[in-house]
Amino acid sequence: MTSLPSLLGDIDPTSDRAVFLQIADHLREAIDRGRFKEGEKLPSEAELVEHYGVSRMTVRNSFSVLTGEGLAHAEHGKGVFVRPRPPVRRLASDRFARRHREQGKSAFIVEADAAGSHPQVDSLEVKEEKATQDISARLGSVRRVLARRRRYLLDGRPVEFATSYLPLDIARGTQIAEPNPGPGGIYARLEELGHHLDHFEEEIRARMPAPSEVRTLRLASGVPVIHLIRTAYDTEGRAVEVCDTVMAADAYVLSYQLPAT
Amino acid sequence: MTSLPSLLGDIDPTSDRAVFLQIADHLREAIDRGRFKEGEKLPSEAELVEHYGVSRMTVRNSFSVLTGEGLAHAEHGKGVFVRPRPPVRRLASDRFARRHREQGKSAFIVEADAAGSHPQVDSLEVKEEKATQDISARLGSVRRVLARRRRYLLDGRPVEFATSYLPLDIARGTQIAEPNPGPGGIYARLEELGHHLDHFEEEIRARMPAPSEVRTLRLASGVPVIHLIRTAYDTEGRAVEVCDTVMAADAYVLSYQLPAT
DNA sequence: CAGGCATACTCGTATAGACGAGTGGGCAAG
DNA sequence: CTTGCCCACTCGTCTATACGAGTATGCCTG
Repeated sequence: MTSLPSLLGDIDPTSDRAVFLQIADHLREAIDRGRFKEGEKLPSEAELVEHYGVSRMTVRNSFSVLTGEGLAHAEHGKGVFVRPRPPVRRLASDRFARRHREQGKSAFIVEADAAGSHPQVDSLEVKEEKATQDISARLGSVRRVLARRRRYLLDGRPVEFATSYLPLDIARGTQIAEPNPGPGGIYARLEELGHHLDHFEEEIRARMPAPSEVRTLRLASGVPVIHLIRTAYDTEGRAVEVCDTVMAADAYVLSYQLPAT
Repeated sequence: MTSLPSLLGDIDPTSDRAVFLQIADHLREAIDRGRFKEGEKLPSEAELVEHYGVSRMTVRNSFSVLTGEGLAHAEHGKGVFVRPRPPVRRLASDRFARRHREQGKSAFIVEADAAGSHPQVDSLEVKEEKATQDISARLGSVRRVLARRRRYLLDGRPVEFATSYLPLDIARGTQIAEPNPGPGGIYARLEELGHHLDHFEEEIRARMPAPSEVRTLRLASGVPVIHLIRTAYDTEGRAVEVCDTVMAADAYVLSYQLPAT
């Protein structure tokens, strides 16, 4: 193995940059230059303590900078590793186009199969509940809604958690209220019920996850979430569904095609 | 002031949840419930040390959890404060529609003025440079490009940093290569030059910022960035511009309108 | 040979103390 | 009254130490 000094350099005691930041800089630069590759183990705390001649807390402070940036992650009992960039799922803006609903399976399953990954959908929950203020506003002042919650996994890793909200007068008693909405998903059912879809509106935010989201998506530290809220409108201009989706940001690229007119 | 005990409760020594996480939980819950409002000062480290009977590093550890989540931020010499949610800028998917180019001022300025904020654009840089591999691939194997860099500020706060790349054979010697591209921006110039725009493609990612981005956008810790890469295509299917934009995620909501067909 | 245990190495949590530096209020000198 | 200094309070950085808990390896025992 290459010696640490040649990989990492030394602390500059004259610099007014904090020691732990200098160490973080060294490590970050080494990672950026490929001296440490994805998934590879970084020097242990003890090794860095000896190399730099600082206390262990200082080294840990440096690591916490890197993990906060999403560059590294610690594994108890093993070491600190360069965080590998997971394969990303591309969400195209035409993923809800009518032609895609013809196929029996859901878009998520079809696409993942095509990409050679193993898709799963779990923690189905379908129930009626009180609409939050936000959902109510988006759906046009409804009081109670049907909520369909599900979590999507790719090769065993949770990547997305989504909840669809539908007005009760549309969904109650239909197949939409069943755990399995049938081929083409709920959008196909909505159209069969006479709610012809006209357009979608998607709102996108990015933020750090709440603790519950960290658990549900098993997020590593330093990984933000993409929060997408999609509202589906029928040809009469009525909002017929709101879908609230939280995605692990390191697993997604969203892609939109827009006319220039 | 309400006493700390009533606001925050106590450590559960039988729990196997780490003490600093329990303290973080207490503070987070108090913030969520509105016991501490936006911009308000949290109890000082010393106060929490006394209240919980733990060491200062443990309290600091708790704070670092909250700042990592983007819920709080520390100000040296003053205290730790609940991070206020800044006003967000809404980017509509039709913001580059032809009709918006008629007006003289740039979209950013017009929109910000309308929202009552004070917009600024700075650090103009326009120069020819070698295309990165990625940019070259997106523009169709060009070697050198014209790069237009600028930073956008709202009420003095940097919120966005953008670079437009254009093939030299299109941009060289035109007003596009000037610092001020004129009314309607470079898209208006491209159309005047005969490159009629057909559609845009936008790719969206979210991630934690690199250190240089933290500096450029003066990002608080716990704030991710939205990385948007837009490619503009003309009616002949040629990519005529790639715009690479990094936005402070807490300042933006992206909004897209999609046909359901 | 197989299973289990000891051990060494890893990171996780917590303590106690020291000094530095930014902030703001009050007091004293001009 | 104004200026300037001091001080108290704040967070920032760093050291040194201790113990706990997860992991991997190799040896020892049965």
